[in-house]
Amino acid sequence: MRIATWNVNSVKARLSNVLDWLRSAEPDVAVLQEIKCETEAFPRFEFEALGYRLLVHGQKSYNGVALISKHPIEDPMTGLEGDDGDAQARYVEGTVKGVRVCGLYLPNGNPAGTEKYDYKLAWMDRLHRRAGTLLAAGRPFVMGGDFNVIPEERDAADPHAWVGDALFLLETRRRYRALTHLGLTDSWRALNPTATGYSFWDYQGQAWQADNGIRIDHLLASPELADRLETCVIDREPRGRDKASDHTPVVATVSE
DNA sequence: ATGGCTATCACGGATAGA
Repeated sequence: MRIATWNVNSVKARLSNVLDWLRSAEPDVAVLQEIKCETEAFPRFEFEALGYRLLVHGQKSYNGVALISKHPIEDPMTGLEGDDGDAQARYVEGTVKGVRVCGLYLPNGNPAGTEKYDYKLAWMDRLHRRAGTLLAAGRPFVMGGDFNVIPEERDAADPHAWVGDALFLLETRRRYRALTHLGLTDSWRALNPTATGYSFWDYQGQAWQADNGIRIDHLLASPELADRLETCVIDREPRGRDKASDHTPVVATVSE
C-alpha cells in the first residue's frame, strides 16, 4: 500500500500536474494540502475518473486539505479537535484498509513572535494530543502532510538562512520532536538515515536549480505502521515541471 | 537582501506562503 503526501499549492492551478503524477505514481492513498478552494469547488470528477474517493475539507482562497483513496474511506473526520474557534481548514482524517490516515497542513507561523506563531505552537500542541489519542487506540496510523517544520540542520541546504524562522525555531522543533518521542517515526528519515533530501524549494532565487531546499513534508508512522514500512521516497519529478508546486510528493510503501 | 515568485480574489494591489 502506497501512502503519499503533497502540498499542491492550489489544486485548480495544479490540476494537470497532479493528475499526471497520480497516474504514474499510483498511490493508494494521498493527503493533499493547500488545495486553496472551497469543498464544493474541488475538481471532484477528475479525481474520481482516476478511481479515487475523496474526503475534502476546503475553504476559500487559503489552506484546504483533502484525503484521496483508491479504497473506501471509513469514519471520515474533518478539523483538528481542541479549538472550536479555529476556522482554518487544515486537518482531515479517515481510515483506509485499517490504517487511520491523518492529513495535515500545519500553520507556517511566520513571522515569529506574533499571534501567527502562537497559533502554530498551539496547533502543534493540539496535534500532539490527537496523536496521543490515536496511540491509545493501538491501531496503525500515519500523520502525513506539510508540517512546516525543518526537523534538523541537515534537513536544510542552508540552515543558517532559517535561523529565527518559524519553521526552524527551537520551540517549533521541540514540539515536532515531542511527536517522535511519543513513538511516531519520521518515515523518510528512518529509511534514509544518512541521506540528504528536500521536499520544498522556494519559487524565488533559483532555489530549485541550486537545490536550495528544505525538508518539511513528513509522514509520521505509528509504531504499528512503522513495523510495516518498506520504502519512503521523495519524488522530485513534479517539482521540475512547468507550473510546479513549490513542494514535491513524499511517498511511503507499507506492507499489507 | 527590504523574500527579487506564485496563487487568490478580483481586475489593482493586498495578503499569504516559507
